[in-house]
Amino acid sequence: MAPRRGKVELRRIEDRTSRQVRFSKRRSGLFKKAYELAVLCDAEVGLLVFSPAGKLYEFSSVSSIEKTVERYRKFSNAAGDVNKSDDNMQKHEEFGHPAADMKLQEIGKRLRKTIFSQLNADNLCKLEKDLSDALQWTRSRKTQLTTGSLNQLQEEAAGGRDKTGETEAEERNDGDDDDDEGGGGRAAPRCSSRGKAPASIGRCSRA
Amino acid sequence: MAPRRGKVELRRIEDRTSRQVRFSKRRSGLFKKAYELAVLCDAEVGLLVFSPAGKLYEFSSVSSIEKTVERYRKFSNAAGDVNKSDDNMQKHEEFGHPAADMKLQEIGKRLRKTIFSQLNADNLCKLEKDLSDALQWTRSRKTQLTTGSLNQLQEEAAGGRDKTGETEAEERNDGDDDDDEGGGGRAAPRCSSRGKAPASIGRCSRA
DNA sequence: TACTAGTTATAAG
DNA sequence: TTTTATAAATAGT
Repeated sequence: MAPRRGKVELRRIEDRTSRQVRFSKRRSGLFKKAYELAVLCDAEVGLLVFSPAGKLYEFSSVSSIEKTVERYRKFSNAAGDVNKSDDNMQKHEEFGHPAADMKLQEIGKRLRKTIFSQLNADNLCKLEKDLSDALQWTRSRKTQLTTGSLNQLQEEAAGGRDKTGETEAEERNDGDDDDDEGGGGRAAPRCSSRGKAPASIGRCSRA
Repeated sequence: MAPRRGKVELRRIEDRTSRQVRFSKRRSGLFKKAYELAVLCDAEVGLLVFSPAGKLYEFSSVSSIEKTVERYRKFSNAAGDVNKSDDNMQKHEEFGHPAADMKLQEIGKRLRKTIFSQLNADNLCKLEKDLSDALQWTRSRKTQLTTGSLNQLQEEAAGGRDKTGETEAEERNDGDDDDDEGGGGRAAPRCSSRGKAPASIGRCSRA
């Protein structure tokens, strides 16, 4: 047996079969955790999961997930969309957008990791690319905000797709089981967002 | 220390303090799991959590959780809501309700407008600067590495190392960082830049 | 926040 | 599906 030879690498599993299996297992685990959180802590939890093949899986601690969604909307509206409501959250690198926030956190962690552990070519290259991507995204948004071209942002948000690398060799799929490719588009997070028109976005002290 | 004297009892934690603490921890864990599922299995995940106090925590692997909700509704309508929620998961009678009322109600722009919140000028500027700095640093190091001044780099790294015996002989660490999560369920997958690890530092696929 | 030590979650078989 | 060794999550300090 050679279970878990190392830490789980947080990146898309290339092997189709393996990805399917892991999806099933992790989905089960996730749902269980959601359930436990709801019961143990008396919380309201709503969870929606679409497999790569497009199958839907849902969990709700209340009558219907729609209920939670409604509450979410009311909450968002009421709180003036600043429903962060996170007391413990560090507002430092807070960006207000899931994808963007994540990017930042990841970058920060990776940077630290790179500094303190290994400075190899691979790490540096990846880091550079991510930074470059993030920078580009940031500047793009800044420009768009300044221009006030919110429409474009909304369009992007609606159908932002990525250029698929030439490497992705999709295999034929019989589609009989759980998940698989072929479903919707991938979840390559294209940071997109629309926001309140900022007061002004001049130039920042650039490095 | 008497950690976990027994198995976790699946029932509401009576002690407020304890419940609150566990909520924070488990919420973090749940969000992390959700994130991992999205990245590893290329799934679309939307998660909403309301603490007993009524605070909202959300996670979305895509631009907005609203997107997932919409997809959920369309899916339900189309497929006749015959989507099983939890297969492998043990059925908990009182929880895990499949969708019931699917009425493509007005999910119009008004609702979607409040999703993205703090995308303001200040945040963008700060972000841009941080990214720019990081990029500059990264490229600088890359150049030095290429030049062959490895010794210096390693000395630097060693000097700034943290005393937290992390001793993690990570062999091929890409972007597998995690943890953190101060409490704001905010995370999103990053663009999976699959591709063979660049052997040389020469060129990274730049954005 | 960080640590410790039983408990869980899981990647491979 | 069940087993197993190892990685993770996490309850209580």
